[in-house]
Amino acid sequence: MNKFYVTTPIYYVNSRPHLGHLYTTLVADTVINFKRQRRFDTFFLTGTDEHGQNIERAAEKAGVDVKQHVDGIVAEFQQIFSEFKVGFDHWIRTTDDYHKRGVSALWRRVKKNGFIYKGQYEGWYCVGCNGFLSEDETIAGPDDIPICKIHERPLERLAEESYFFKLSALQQTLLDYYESHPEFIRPESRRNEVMSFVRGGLNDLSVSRVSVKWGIPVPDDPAHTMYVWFDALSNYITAIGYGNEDRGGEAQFNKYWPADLQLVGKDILRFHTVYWPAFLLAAGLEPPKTVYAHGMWLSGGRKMSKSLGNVIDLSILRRHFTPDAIRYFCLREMVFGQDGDFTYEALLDRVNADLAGGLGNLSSRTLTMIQRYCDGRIPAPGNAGDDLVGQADDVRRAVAQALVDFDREFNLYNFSRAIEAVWTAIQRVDKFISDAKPWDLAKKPDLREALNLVLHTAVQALRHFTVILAPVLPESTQAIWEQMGESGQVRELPPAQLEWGEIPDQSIAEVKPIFPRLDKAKVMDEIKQEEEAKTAELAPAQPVADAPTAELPARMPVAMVEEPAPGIAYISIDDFAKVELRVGEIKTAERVPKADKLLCFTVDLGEPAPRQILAGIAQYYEPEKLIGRKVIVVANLAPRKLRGLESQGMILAASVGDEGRPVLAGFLEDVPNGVKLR
RNA sequence: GGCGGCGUAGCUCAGCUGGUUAGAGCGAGGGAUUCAUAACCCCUAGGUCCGGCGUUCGAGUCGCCGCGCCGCCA
Repeated sequence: MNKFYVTTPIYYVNSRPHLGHLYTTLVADTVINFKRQRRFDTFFLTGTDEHGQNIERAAEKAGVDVKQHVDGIVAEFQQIFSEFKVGFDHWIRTTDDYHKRGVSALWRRVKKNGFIYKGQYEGWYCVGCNGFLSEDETIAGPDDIPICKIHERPLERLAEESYFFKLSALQQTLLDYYESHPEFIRPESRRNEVMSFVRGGLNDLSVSRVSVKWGIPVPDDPAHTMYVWFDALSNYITAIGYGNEDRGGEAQFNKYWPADLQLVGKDILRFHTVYWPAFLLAAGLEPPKTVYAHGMWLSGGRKMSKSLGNVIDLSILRRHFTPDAIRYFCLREMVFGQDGDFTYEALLDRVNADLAGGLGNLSSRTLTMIQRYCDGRIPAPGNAGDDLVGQADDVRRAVAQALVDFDREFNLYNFSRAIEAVWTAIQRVDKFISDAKPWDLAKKPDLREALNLVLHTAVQALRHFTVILAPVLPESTQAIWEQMGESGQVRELPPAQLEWGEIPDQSIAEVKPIFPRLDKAKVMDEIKQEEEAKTAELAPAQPVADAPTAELPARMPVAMVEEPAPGIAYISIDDFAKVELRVGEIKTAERVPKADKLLCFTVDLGEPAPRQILAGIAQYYEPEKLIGRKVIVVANLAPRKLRGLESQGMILAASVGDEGRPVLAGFLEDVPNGVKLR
């Protein structure tokens, strides 16, 4: 029996589940449905990556035990995925004991093979973080000394003892592997990128830290903790028994490895196509067959970011759309491998045009006619005239073609094309029905045979579509299946076993719309309101949080949607000139009742009357100590009501760390009130 | 700065190794119909195929240059 092993990245528990996580997981689940339906022995792995300094710190901040902290987030992920009917076979956590044993075994083997050695790691060290920082955790500072994004202080050049992985020795091995395995990295464009990266030369990789504690200790040298990627990537083999018996041991491992498909976001492609195969080859193991880098969902053509307010909210999504609709959209709208645009409008259009108007309507009209003209019993094909028989044959061929095309494209992971192929056939059936006009045939008893042929053909086609689409629309195809009077699970019926022969003389069940048409304007209105309500909740933090928040980049960015990376979106000097910044002096300051973050100030901007300005800094500043302080105010910001109080400007503050701790901006010299900044 | 990709109808995109009047879906407009979820079916896009030069009997389709966008790397 053929096997198929698919993995998603394990999700880093430093963020709540979002669309990106959901997307990858839905794709994996759909692929697994497809393979399972075709009788592959499947295994679907997903899970969470729970080690690293970020996690340790977040737990500390929350004042809870680290394991307890991550347990909460893991539960949230599992909850979301279960709402979307994701049927993974195993959920791995890097904190699981068997995983630790497996990773240790892998480490030992790599070391035994001579690919790990001890050396000195030299890097930029942040005292505040108590650790070395990678380049994306720093910003450029004066004299080429980088600055920690979190603590905003210059880093120190330090060295510590570290284990190294001999990546440099594997450069040619990797290139040869890419060359001889064109399917290893997909899509093609990513393969080229990786190859050119590797051709550029590889350095040995530091794979342990003495400064990090929350992780897996290095075998025989517990002062060291394994590099997070060594730990995390190994999950794909420990979960199926590598180096441990809990997960089935060697037998299970030999059965499923190498993985057939490892889905990753393009942001973590290099880890999966350079480091990962290198670790495996060093251990004498085979790399996965395919690592597929998918794109990111944009929103309105731009990256989703909290500061742009264009993040697709999973709770809003769930409230208005079924899991099937969302899954369908994810696979149909995005060309797999490219970025896609996720908007509520587009989703509504897809639901209405494709699902309601296409598959749903076909099902509805076909079954209703059988109900009405045939007493609810599916008719055997009648002996009709040549012309009609010819057309019915055309339909049969179109449906057969759809199945062939769907399978071919799906096997290439061209999900949108695969789905399109089915809709081409759906249109063909719709046209067949419209041309044959069964409602006219039903009026003439002598055309009974023709009527039967038309309805039989239509329902045959519908039956095929239902089976073909079962992986993509698991719940709704089952509903159609049952309306057709079928029993059992449609997702378990291999399409190859479908025969266009006679359908057993069976009665259909009650006909109900499968995909109710959505009122676009109404739903959009509701969504807008919900989004506004959501932003209002966050409003108290707005006055200080509007400055571009440098979201703490995950040390292990196993995340699919790009978080609000600051990016460089240049503005012109004219754009800047629109912002009127002035020096102000805080005259009064008090807490706002019932708002634990908000302070209400009156600020003298050198104007006839002081302004009332609110800022969400109450958790970090004592109001009375701020009186008399000079601050920088955005003077021409549109007034805005917060907790019933009008804020006539915004006080600038730095937003530090991932919790956005505000630090007021000010001057070292004395400056008169009202002076403009430029 | 280096390497790679892209720029085709209002929108999203097909157009393989160059060859008849450049295509699809969505949206919009018109028509037909009533089995169906105002659904379905039919008709309608006169688009400098980013611009320029070139190769060729013939170029979205190849080459060079320019402009614009994007990705990877530095």
